[in-house]
Order: sequence, then structure tokens, then C-alpha cells
Amino acid sequence: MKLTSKGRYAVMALVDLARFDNINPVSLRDISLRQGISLDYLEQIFSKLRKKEIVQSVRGTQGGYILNKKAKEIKLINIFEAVDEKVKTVQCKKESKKGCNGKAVKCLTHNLWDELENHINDFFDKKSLEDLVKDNSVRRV
Amino acid sequence: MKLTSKGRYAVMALVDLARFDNINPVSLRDISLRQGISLDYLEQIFSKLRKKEIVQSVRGTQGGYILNKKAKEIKLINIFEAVDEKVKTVQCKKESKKGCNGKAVKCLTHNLWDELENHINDFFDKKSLEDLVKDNSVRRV
DNA sequence: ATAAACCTGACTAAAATAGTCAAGTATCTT
DNA sequence: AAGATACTTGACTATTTTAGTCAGGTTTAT
Ligand code: FES
Ligand code: FES
Repeated sequence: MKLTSKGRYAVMALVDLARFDNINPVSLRDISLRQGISLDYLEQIFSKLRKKEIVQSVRGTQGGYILNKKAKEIKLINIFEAVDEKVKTVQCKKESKKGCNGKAVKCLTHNLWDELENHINDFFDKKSLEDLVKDNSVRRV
Repeated sequence: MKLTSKGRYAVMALVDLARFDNINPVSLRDISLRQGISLDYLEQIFSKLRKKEIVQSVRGTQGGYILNKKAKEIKLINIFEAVDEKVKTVQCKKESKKGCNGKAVKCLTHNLWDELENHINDFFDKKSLEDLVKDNSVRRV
């Protein structure tokens, strides 16, 4: 089980953005330099974040991105969903009544993985971008 | 973030084994048939479980595997460690002081991922094989 | 005009996953 | 002693996923 770079970068970039997001948009170039993430890759990620209305873009010179909601209202789970970093623990299709082995009943461990998935998503539900920015400024002092 | 088949199969197979593990060893062939897991793949998995002393092998006809400890004492975390299904959320090396971007300081999100890793491992620490077997027999009634 | 910065889609190298395959060795049953 | 069953090991491979790169745009402030 591991977290992919896409998800990690998305959150990292948004924390960076949230810290500098006052009046002026923040350019991906700056984020790229500060966080050491490839600019081209960031563009892919922000395209998804924009489509899911987590950020807004400002085109042209001096452009960049700004948050589309208050940092408090952006939960980790929203970010992860936006970039398709979903938690997947079961093998089978959830809606289907069939098990992962093709049999008519769910497998011996299906419920366990389902619990696990909920357990992880709870974590993502609770954490907001604001929390992360705060944690970081505290650590700075 | 997703769970791999190796981890899922390891737990699935051990639950199966724990249910039938009275006096006689359980053959991988039976587990393979009951759970719909490739026999060759199961052999790889059980080889690791044996090395980590989670199961014992009995060779020869009527052979198979038996648990090496009480089901209560086998936690999910032990199983996952045995088959190298570890939870990995941070990008950097934990022992190193360097961040994932090569800089001298840990990145903005390092603490968050560390928290997440602990959160997930807590779940695996708590669940024992016995719990899983019980859950399943309850559901049967 | 021109440069900064967003925007899009296609492409690709590398890594990880999920197995398969082959050739054993040990032990029980008959 | 023979044969069958089942564990044991190591190497090999196809597929999928990840983590980007690359090329070519469009928009807008100055
Ligand atoms: S994971 Fe859902 S049936 Fe096995
Ligand atoms: S994940 Fe540890 S420094 Fe970024």
C-alpha cells in the first residue's frame, strides 16, 4: 500500500499555494521551484484541480492559481478525489453482489478491506488544508 | 493508494487456513480451489509466511500448512510484514534528515504522511486472525 | 509586440505487480 | 519399492501503473 507521487504532489502544491495565497495568484513556476516538482507534471495536476473547482486559474502574465474555496473547506479527501488518487482496498466491484473470485458471495476478507477503506478515508475527511498550513507555521516558530 | 493482491491473498489464505486448522494440515491446493487463487502464487506467499514463522509446513502426502502461533497472536501487521506488503506514505528515507526533494529540511507534508502511516498501521495492529475468523463465522449464522 | 503563464493531449521510460514455469525434494500410502 | 501428493526454490515474463516528458497551443498584462 503506498501513496503515489501524484497525490503527494497535489497536497504539497496546495499547501504551498495556500500559504502564499493572499491577493495575488501563485504561478506554477514558483511552486515548481519551491517544492522541486516538475512544472509539466504540476500542470497536469492543476488541470484536474481546476476542473473539480478546488482552484481557479488566472491567465496571462502575472497569472497563476488561487484557491476557489476557503482553506478550511478543502478537505484532503476532496484533493485526492480530484486527482484520482482514490483509496482502493477491495478487489471486487462494490456495487456488484459477486465476490472478487467471481463467485456469488463476497470473499472471506471483503468486510475487512471495506473497514480498512473507511478507516483511511476518515483520516482524509478530517484534515483540511487549513490544518496543514497551520501545522506548518507552528513548526516554523 | 491501493492494496495489492499479494497482501489480500495472504490474509485471505490465512483466514481459510485458520478455519480448517484443527489437527490436520491444510494443503495449498485446497486453499487454491476454495479461494480461487493461483497455486503457484500461493506457494510464493507461503514460502514467505513460513520464513517469518507464521505458519509451519508439513511435507509429503496429506501434508500442508498449519499455523505456527495461536490465531489470536497473529496480527494483520505481522502478515503484511511477512509478505512485504508494507505501508509507505512518505517519499523520503525516514532515517535521513533530508527531505524528499533532496533539500536539507523535510517537506511541507512530511508530518502529514507520517501521521497517515501510523493511522493505517494502528488498524493492522489491532486486528488479529482470530477476529477475522470470528467475524466470518458470525456472518454464517 | 512580446513575454509570462496557463492549457491540452499524446507519448514514453521505468518500475511494480501478478503471476507462470520448471525442476526439484520430502514423506505418506500401498 | 513405487507412486502420488504436496512442499520448495528460483528464474522468468506479460501486463499495468506510475511518473513523468514533450510539443504545441491560447490568453493577457505590460
Ligand atoms: S474483496 Fe470484495 S469479494 Fe473479495
Ligand atoms: S515525504 Fe518526507 S520530506 Fe517529503
